[in-house]
Amino acid sequence: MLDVRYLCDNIDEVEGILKKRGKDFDLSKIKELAAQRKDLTQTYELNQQKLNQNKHLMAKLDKKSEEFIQKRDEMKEISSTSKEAKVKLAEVMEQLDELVMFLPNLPQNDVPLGKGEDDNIVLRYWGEKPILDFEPKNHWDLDPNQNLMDFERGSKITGTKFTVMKKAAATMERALISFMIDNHLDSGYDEIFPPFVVNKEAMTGTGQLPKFADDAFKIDGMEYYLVPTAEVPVTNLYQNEIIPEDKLPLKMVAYTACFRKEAGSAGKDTRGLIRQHQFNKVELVKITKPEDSHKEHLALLADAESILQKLNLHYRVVELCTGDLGFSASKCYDIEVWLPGQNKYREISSVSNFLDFQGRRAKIRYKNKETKKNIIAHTINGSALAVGRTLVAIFENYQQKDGSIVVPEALRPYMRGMEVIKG
RNA sequence: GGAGAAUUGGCCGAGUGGUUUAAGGCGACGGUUUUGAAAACCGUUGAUGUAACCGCAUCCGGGGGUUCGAAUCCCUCAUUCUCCGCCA
Repeated sequence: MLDVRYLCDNIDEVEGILKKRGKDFDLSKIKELAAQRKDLTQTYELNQQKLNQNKHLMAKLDKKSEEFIQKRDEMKEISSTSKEAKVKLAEVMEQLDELVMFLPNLPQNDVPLGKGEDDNIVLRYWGEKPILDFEPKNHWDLDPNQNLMDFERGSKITGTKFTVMKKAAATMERALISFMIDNHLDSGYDEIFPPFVVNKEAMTGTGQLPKFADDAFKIDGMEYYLVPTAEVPVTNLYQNEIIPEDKLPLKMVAYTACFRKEAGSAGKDTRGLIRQHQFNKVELVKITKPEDSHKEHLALLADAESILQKLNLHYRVVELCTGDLGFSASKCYDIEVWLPGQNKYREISSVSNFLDFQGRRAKIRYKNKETKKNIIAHTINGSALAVGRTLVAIFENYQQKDGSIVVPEALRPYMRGMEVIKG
């Protein structure tokens, strides 16, 4: 969330920056509530001070004395004034929180202005499109009998957009997870295997709640949610903690299945593996000092790219414009892999710097060694990579004329030496 | 799932309604001493908010209540441990 004090002191500036996201935000109510908060806090604290002072006086008095009884009646009144202020203050804070919680992060200054996807900027390309001397197929057409990706049986046992992976595809899904994690361990990340179910506080800490409740699978009758990304459990490991400065940056890699309702994307990508309610993802998360977050953001992007490079898959890096930026992000790069079967680039990773937006929500801080002050840490994360989409990319890029699929060399040790997949 | 016990600052730990406005210890940091180190001695050492500063307020697992006053009494939830049951 945004810093309420900064917001109130710079209300016009903040309003202007938020406008870049393509929507208008009215902050006047927030300003009003913040003023009320200040008044009520003052009333409350002044009365508490009186109570505290008299508490010690009263302790020494004879409990039956006239003076004591008089003092007690006096204190009764002050106490009730104080309590009243406390109750009102809690109400104001709740309203204020609710409003601020729904405000997205401020885009960084150098994020390109734009309304949506079409205004994103392509920064660079890596590799080249594969040369195929035949008409490339979509990944689902490479497996017409659903021997590898069984969409129909997935629907039968669960529902639409749940898929059963079989045989070499199941092996590849598992191989990719290990391959990715191993590579990131070599780059100095610590491996985490978190729960796939998280509570409301964790979901709020990283920004999925309260605004995006409709996108999450909630467990019936409990305040528990299926993780939409490993970002949620992993970032929130340090929720409400003060991390010693010399432990930063924290670099973590985690695999989880990810569960998303995909509300609002009905009708998009109705075929194939691109958009599922459950998918696998290897996620990188960093917790850094503010002065390091930009550098670490770029390094994380490079770590994500390295996986595609090792698999020799052609991709491009795109910087998201202000209108396409996610709710919690201040700056974001997408990696888009080339899919010959669909003849387009598709997002396979999203690498964001949140600055202190999640850190403030989740109360992730570190102690500055010199000043001894607690400072809100910056958080960064990115997919490295979305596993299902990587499999799709391999299928479509490594397909042969006869419909078989060559296993990328780097992946073979993880697939018991398998070189070719035949559907 | 059942029964019992516990939760206090970085760690250990005292504290059963008002000099606790959280003792004491360990650790850490600074100083004295020393050729250097250790030891000893002295001092400092949690968080949040607010304020230019002195300070003030809040925090004893979370939330709520009783009271003029709560770490302390009551309710509730969470977590941990022990025993029983069930189970991969």
